[in-house]
Amino acid sequence: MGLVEKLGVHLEDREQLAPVAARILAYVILTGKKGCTFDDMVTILCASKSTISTHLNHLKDLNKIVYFTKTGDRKKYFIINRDMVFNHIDNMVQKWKEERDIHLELKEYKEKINTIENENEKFDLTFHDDYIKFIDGATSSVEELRNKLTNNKLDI
Amino acid sequence: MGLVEKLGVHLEDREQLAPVAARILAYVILTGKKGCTFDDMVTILCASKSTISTHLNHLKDLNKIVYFTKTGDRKKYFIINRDMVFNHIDNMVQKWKEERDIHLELKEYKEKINTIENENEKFDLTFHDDYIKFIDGATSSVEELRNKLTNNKLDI
DNA sequence: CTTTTTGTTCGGTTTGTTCCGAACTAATAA
DNA sequence: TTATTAGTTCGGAACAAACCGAACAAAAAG
Repeated sequence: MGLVEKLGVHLEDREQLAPVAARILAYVILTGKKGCTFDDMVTILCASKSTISTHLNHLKDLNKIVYFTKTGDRKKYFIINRDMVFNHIDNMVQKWKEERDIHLELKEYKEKINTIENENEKFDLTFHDDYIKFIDGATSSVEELRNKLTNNKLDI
Repeated sequence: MGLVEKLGVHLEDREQLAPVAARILAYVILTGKKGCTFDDMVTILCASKSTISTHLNHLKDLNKIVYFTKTGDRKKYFIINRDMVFNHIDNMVQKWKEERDIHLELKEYKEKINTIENENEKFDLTFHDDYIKFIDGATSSVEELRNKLTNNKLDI
């Protein structure tokens, strides 16, 4: 399935995952509610059991996936964690917050340098203010999405 | 300078650079208009000439830095490229655009599957619509920043 | 009790990244 | 001409990441 590969490449970059880990996630997403099993992945993704095992546990640790079981069936059926989108949004907001802090710290440092530097070597600081304004805007915009999704009690 | 290391770690993650490359960029940013030279970096960042040379050229290829020269002085004085911020914003917008396309493609695929799947295994599609709305919102918000920066003909 | 199913764990190979030192070049200075 | 400055290029060492196979474990089935 070409879409698994395409989504895999995207997730590999966006979620910083190893190639096979990203493919697992993509396959789980595209399989949906019926869930997919360990053996499905070994077969379809053409990877060894150890590789699948490791990455599956890793994705479970990262709260990207969860599984359900069926009575009289030892297999685990993996589906994506509904919270994954929220976690993704929260990570995004968290990163922006860190970037905001860096900009504040840089601005503070540059202000200090500016007091001892001669006129034409001074730093310009409006950039940081604008960037912080952008981050605040983007953050509120993404939190609006978050609320909308909470109300829709979404499925993926 | 602790701030070089801190900003370096941040840039290493945000710009996907090798440790020394990120430190070079951080140092160049924090030095500002007066620029910094090849030897400055070798000394201050405690790295070999070859490492500095390689990463410096890489950063130049990525349009992150530029240099100016002084008459009667063979050294190059590196400063960050004013366009770096715009490139960063454009990359951000570009990534969102790609993510938007992926969501459209996923939605299309899921719609096709839904026509042949039984009721309780169907995919929910409202999530993709909401996500696309968010991307459109975030994109316009970041483009507003871009315009504001263009008008301020910023310095870093 | 033996076999099969459903995985996990460990050691090792392959592959890729990051950095360094040594040798080189090209321009200026002495 | 020779020496110095300012950098580049190449080969390889050291480390890290990604994956595999073989051996193992634990539970259910025969």
